[in-house]
Amino acid sequence: MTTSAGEAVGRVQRKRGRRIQQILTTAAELFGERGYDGVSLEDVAERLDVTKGSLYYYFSSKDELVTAAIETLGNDWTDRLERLRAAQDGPPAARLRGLIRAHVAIAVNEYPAALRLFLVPGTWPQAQRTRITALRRRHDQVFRTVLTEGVESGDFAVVGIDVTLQVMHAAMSQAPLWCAEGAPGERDRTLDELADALMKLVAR
Amino acid sequence: MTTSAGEAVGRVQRKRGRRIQQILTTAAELFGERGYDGVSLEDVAERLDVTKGSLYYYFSSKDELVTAAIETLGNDWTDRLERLRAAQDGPPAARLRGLIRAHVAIAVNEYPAALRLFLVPGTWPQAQRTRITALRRRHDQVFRTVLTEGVESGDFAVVGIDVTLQVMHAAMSQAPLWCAEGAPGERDRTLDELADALMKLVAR
Amino acid sequence: MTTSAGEAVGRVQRKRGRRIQQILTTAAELFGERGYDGVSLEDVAERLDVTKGSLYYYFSSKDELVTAAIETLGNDWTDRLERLRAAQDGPPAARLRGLIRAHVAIAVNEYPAALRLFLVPGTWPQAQRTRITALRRRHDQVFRTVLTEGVESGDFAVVGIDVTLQVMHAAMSQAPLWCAEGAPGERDRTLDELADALMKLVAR
Amino acid sequence: MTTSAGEAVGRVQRKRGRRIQQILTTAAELFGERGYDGVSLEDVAERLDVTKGSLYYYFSSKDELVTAAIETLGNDWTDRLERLRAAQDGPPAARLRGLIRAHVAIAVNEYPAALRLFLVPGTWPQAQRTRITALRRRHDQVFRTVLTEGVESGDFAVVGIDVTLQVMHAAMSQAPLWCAEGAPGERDRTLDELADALMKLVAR
DNA sequence: GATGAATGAGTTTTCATTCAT
DNA sequence: GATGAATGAAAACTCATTCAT
Repeated sequence: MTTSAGEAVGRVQRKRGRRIQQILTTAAELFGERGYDGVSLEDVAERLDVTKGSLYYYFSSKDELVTAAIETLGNDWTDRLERLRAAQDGPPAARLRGLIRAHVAIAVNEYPAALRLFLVPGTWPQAQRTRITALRRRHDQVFRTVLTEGVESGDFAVVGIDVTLQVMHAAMSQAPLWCAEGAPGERDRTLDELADALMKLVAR
Repeated sequence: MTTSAGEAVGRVQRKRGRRIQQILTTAAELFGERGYDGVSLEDVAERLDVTKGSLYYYFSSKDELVTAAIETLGNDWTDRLERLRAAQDGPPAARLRGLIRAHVAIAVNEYPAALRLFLVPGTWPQAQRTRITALRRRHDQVFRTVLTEGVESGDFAVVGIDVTLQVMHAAMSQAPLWCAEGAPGERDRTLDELADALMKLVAR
Repeated sequence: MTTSAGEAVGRVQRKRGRRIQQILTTAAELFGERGYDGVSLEDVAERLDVTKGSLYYYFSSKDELVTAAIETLGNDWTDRLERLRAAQDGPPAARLRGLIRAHVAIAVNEYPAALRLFLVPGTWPQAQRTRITALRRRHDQVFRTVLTEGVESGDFAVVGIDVTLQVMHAAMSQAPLWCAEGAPGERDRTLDELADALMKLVAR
Repeated sequence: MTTSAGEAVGRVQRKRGRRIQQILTTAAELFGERGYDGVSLEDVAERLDVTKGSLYYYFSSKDELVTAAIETLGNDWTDRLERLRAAQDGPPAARLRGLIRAHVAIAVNEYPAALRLFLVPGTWPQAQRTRITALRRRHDQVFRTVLTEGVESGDFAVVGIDVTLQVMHAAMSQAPLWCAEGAPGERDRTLDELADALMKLVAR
C-alpha cells in the first residue's frame, strides 16, 4: 500500500462529498422549480439517474434532503455576494448597484427557481423554516452593510433601513418571474432598469 | 302557495350562491395559508364542517375549486381598489400613496395568505396560471392608470413604468411576511413606512 | 320520510360499527397468526376483499388497527369467561377447572393465533403494550377471583397466588402450539389432561 | 518464517471462528429482544460496528444468520443443563428442582430475550422452524430424563409426562417477562417460588 | 343536496441483497 | 476481509375522485 489508510479515508470522504453535492444541486434545481410538494423523490432520483433508494443512503428523509439543498444553494449564493462586496471599492452608490445587479443576474440566469426557496418560507415544513430564516438573515447582511455605510456617509437617504432592504429583497426575488422571457440582450436591459429603479430607494 | 315556481328557483339559486361563496372564502384562506399541495379537500371540507363529497357537488375538481377561489378573492380585492381610485381626487402622489396604503392594509390585515396566490404562480397547475395572470393584469391596471397619469403630468419621474409596477407589486405582496408581527399601532407605522419607501420610486 | 333523522344516523352508525367489527375480526386472525410485522395491510385488505385505502378510512394507521383488533379480541374473550364464572356454582375446584377448560378450548379452537397477541407483548409497538397489559390484567382477574376464594376457603393450597396465575396463564396461552394437531376427540383428551395438570398447582 | 502454512491457516480459521461467535452472540441478543422482523441487518451491523456488507461475508442471508444465532444460543443453553444434570445426584425431586431453578436463572439473568426464540416459533421463517424444533426437543430431553426417572421410581406422580413438560416449558420460558423487575434479592425469591410451584406438578 | 364508503394511483420510506473496489 | 454504494421490491400512508343511497 503506497497510500496510508488516512489518505484512503480522505479520498472516500471527498468522493462522498462530491456525490452529495451532485444530489443537492439537482434537488435544489427541482425543488426551486416546482416547490416541495411538486417534486417527488422519484423525480429527483430520475434526474440523477439513480433509484429512490439511493437517495436514502445519503439523506434520511425528503425533509432532510430539501433542507440540505436549500442550505447549499443559499450559502453558495451569499458567498458569491460576500466575495463581490469584499472586492469592491468606490462610492457606496456604485457598490450597492453592483450588488443588486449581481444578485438579480444570479437569480435570473442561474437560479431562476430559487425564488420559491426564500420568498415563501410558509410552504416549507417547520423544520426548514428556521434554517431558511437564518440563511435569509445572512444574505440580508451583505446588503445591509453597504446600505448602512451609505446612509452614514450621507450618500444615501432612506425611509428606513429595514423597510428598504425588504423592498429590495422582494423585488430581486421576484425578478426571475418577469425577466425570464426575452432575448439575453433585452434581458440585460431589463435587469439594468430594475437596478436603477431600486437605486431610487436610496436617492437623496 | 304564495310563491311562484320562479321565485322558488330564485331562492334556491341564491342559497346555492351563498353556499358557494362560503366555500370559496374558506378555500381561499386555506390555500393562501398553505398552498395548493399543502391543502387537501379533506381540510377544506373539515373547516366547512361538511364532507369531501359535498364539495364535488359544487365543484367538479380540486383545480376548479382553487381557480374559483383565487378568482373570487382577486376580483374582490381589485374591485375595492378600483372603487377607491374612482372616489379619489387630489394630486397623483396623494392618490398613488392612498392606493398603495390601501393595498398593503388589505394584504396584511385581511388576506395575509394571499401572497402565495399571486406571487408564486409557478406553484399552481397550468390551468390556473392563465386566470391568475389575467387577474394580476387587471390588478396592475389600477396602479398603472394612476402611475401613468402622474408621469404624464410630470408629477412622477420613473425609471420605467413596467419595472416600477413590478417592484411595487413585489414589495406589497411580500408585506404580510414581515409586517404581520407587532401591535396594531406598530404595524400601521410599518405600513406607512412601506408606502413612503415605495413613493421614492416615483420621486422626481 | 317515515324514519327520523336520528334513526337514520343510528342505522348508519350501526352499519359502520358492523363493518369495523368485520375488519377487526379479520385483522385479529391475521395478526394472531403471523404477528405484527408478518402481516401487511395489503394482506388484511385482501382477506376482506377491499383495498388498502379503505382500511385507512376506518383506522388512521396500522398501529391503530392492531390496537383495536387486540382490544376487541381480548375483551370478547374475557367477557365470555366472566359470564361463565358468574353462571357457575359448586365447589371452587370444579369452578376453577371449568374456567381453565373453557379458556384453553377457546384458545385452541377459536383463537389459535391469539397466543402472540398476549404472550409476547415485546413484539408490539410501545403504544400497544399498555393496552395489552391492561387487557391481560382484566383477564387475570377472572381466574384470580376464583383462586383466591378457594385459597381462603381452604380448598386450595398454593405456593403463591401470583406465581400460580402466571404458570396457568403461560401454559394456557401456549396450548394452541402443541394441541392443535390430532383429531378433535384426541384434542379434547389433551385439553382435559392440561386442565388436570394445572389443577395440581392448587392441590392440597 | 517459524510458523508453517498450516499453522497460519489454523490461526486464520480460529480468528474467523471468533468473529463468527461475536456476530452470533450479538445477533442472538438483538433478535431475542425484538424478533425477526424487528431487527434489520443494519441494526446488527451497527451494534458490531461493522457494515452490513461485512455480514454477508460470513452469512449468505439474514435467515442463515438468524438460524445460526438461534442454534448457538440453544446449544449453549442445553449444554449447560446437560452438564448440570450429569453432575447431579440425590433424589429425583432435588435434581428436577435444581434443573428448573437453573433453567429459569439462565433465562431471566442471561437470555431474558430468548423467550421469543423458542416460545413462538411461528414467527420464524419456515427454514428456521425445523432447527428450532430440533433444539427444543434436545432441550426437552434433559427434563424428560429426570422426570421419567422420578415417575418410574415412584417419587413423582404426574398427569402425563408430555403435558407436564409442556407446562414446565411454557412457565419457564415466560418467566423473564414477569420476573425481570425487582431487586436481585427479590428476583431470586420469585424464581424460587416459581420452581416450587412447578414442583407441585409432580407431587404425589 | 349531502354523505359515507370505497378506490387506485402515487408518495415516502425500509431493507435484504449485490457488487466493484 | 471489509466497505461504500446502489438496487428493487415491498410496505405504510395520502388523497383526489367516484358513486350508491
